Amino acid sequence: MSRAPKVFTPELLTALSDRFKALAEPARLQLLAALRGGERSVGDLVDLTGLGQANVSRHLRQLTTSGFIRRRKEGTFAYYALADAEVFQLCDLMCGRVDAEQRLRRAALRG
Amino acid sequence: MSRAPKVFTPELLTALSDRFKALAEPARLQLLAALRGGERSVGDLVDLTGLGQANVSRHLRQLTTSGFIRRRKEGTFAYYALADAEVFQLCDLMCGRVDAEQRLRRAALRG
DNA sequence: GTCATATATGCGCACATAGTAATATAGGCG
DNA sequence: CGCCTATATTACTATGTGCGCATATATGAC
Repeated sequence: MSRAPKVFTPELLTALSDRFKALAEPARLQLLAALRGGERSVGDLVDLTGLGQANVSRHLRQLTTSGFIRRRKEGTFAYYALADAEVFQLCDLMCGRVDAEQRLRRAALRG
Repeated sequence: MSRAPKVFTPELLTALSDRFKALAEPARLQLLAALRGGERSVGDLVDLTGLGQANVSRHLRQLTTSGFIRRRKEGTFAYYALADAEVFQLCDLMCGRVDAEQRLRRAALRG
């Protein structure tokens, strides 16, 4: 049961590429990895990632509008958490590709 | 059996983001969709997608170095084909996310 | 109210990249 | 060899975006 449609309309293509674009930055992947440990405040994520506060806030906003994470406000704090665990299926598939290519490259060096 | 490592080194983060970046353009997704029908020459892909020839050539090169497609040279022609079908698992997951968000949006409009 | 803290946003800069047109490269054919 | 075709590459422009700095906003403590 594939979820991919038969035709790719321009709207779907841009929607898809926007989603992939959200995962196409090391800083945002770093934030998602940090959120694997559970809900975190912006300050927590600044400490965990070493990124600037403004940067973290902007990346979190983009990940939120892309639907990958959710925001919960409590006092002056904003707590972010993964919207679902599905994002790691995407990262797992990509990690598998990276691993495969690294194995190929090592094999080519040996051979 | 998750393929994701426990730690995300900076090198892995950039490798991952580069892969996602390769899928983060409508033109490249369009090319991948066109290759679902099987091996295609550059000229075929120009006709199928309506993109410029120089553009198609560059996007194909990027998809090749990212490992998503493979190149076969025959005379003056260059034939490109999907390196594997795994890329559509990625697109399926993303399409599922897009669908889910669209359903949520429609539900919000109704409610 | 003032002050401090937590987060978000506006601005400017640097850099990456998609697009096009023109040109280069390469192979096949006469 | 010249000529044509298919593809790749270069030069250039325009647009997008990541980053840091400063500032704005919001909430709580006093």
